[in-house]
Amino acid sequence: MSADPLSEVFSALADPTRRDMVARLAVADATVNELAEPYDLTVQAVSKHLRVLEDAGLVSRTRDAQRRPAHLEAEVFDLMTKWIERYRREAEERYRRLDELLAQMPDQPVGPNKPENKGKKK
Amino acid sequence: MSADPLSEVFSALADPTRRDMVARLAVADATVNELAEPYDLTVQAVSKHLRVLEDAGLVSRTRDAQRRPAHLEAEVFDLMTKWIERYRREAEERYRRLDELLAQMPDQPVGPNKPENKGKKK
DNA sequence: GGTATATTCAACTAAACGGTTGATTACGAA
DNA sequence: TTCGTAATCAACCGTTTAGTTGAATATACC
Repeated sequence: MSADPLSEVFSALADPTRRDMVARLAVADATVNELAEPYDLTVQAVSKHLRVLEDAGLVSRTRDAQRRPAHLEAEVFDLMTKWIERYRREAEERYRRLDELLAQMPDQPVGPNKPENKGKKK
Repeated sequence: MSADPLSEVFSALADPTRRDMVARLAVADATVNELAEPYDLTVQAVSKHLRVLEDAGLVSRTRDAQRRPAHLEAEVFDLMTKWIERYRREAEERYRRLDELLAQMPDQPVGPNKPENKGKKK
């Protein structure tokens, strides 16, 4: 329990059922029973899934009599987006620079692989 | 094995070591041994991690003699970003609409919780 | 050929995960 | 107070996962 926030969010969303629950909560708040209805799962299982989403900060719960409606929290998504975008950008940056570099040396044979056969071997 | 693409990417990034590897690969391609160096892990373990990233489509491998340098693939990140942004936007949309709704009815007591004590209880 | 290096494969283990069933708690209504 | 409903807790189970060690494969160098 209690891993770093990013790990928790990513692994919470690694499960397709939980992603579906998030998708549905994006439309409207829902109780455990409501959430469980479409799945071939016990409410206990869904309750557990909800707990995982809650621990990851993706969902908050309120109380309405016996019911404990779940509500999607949008803020946590930013954590992920920031992380993802950062490294995606860096990787693309690097790719772009490589492209430029290759454009600057148009004589080098860039063919399939290992174009330099400086003697030896076979 | 072979879960849906989104699950694979999310669960690949749910591990802090793997996220760190991605972060480093965003800077420069690296071999298994290079990647393993800073961690308190065997190369075999790192090789496995790399395999997970590769299966998720986050990393591609080339060959350079005995070495098999890993290269970060930026495209797959978009899958995640799209998914995340979609539901984040919906959730925020909904939040905004709720705000507007509350603004339209300024007489309702919105206090802490359950402000309506219509008789009974206690 | 033989040796060194880089990587992977195979088998194993401990812990975490996703699910179950059964009991328990919390609350509202009669 | 008793009953019904919503949700959680607790114990258990099979599978996956992250790690290990040890053997195997691939490639370059001499």
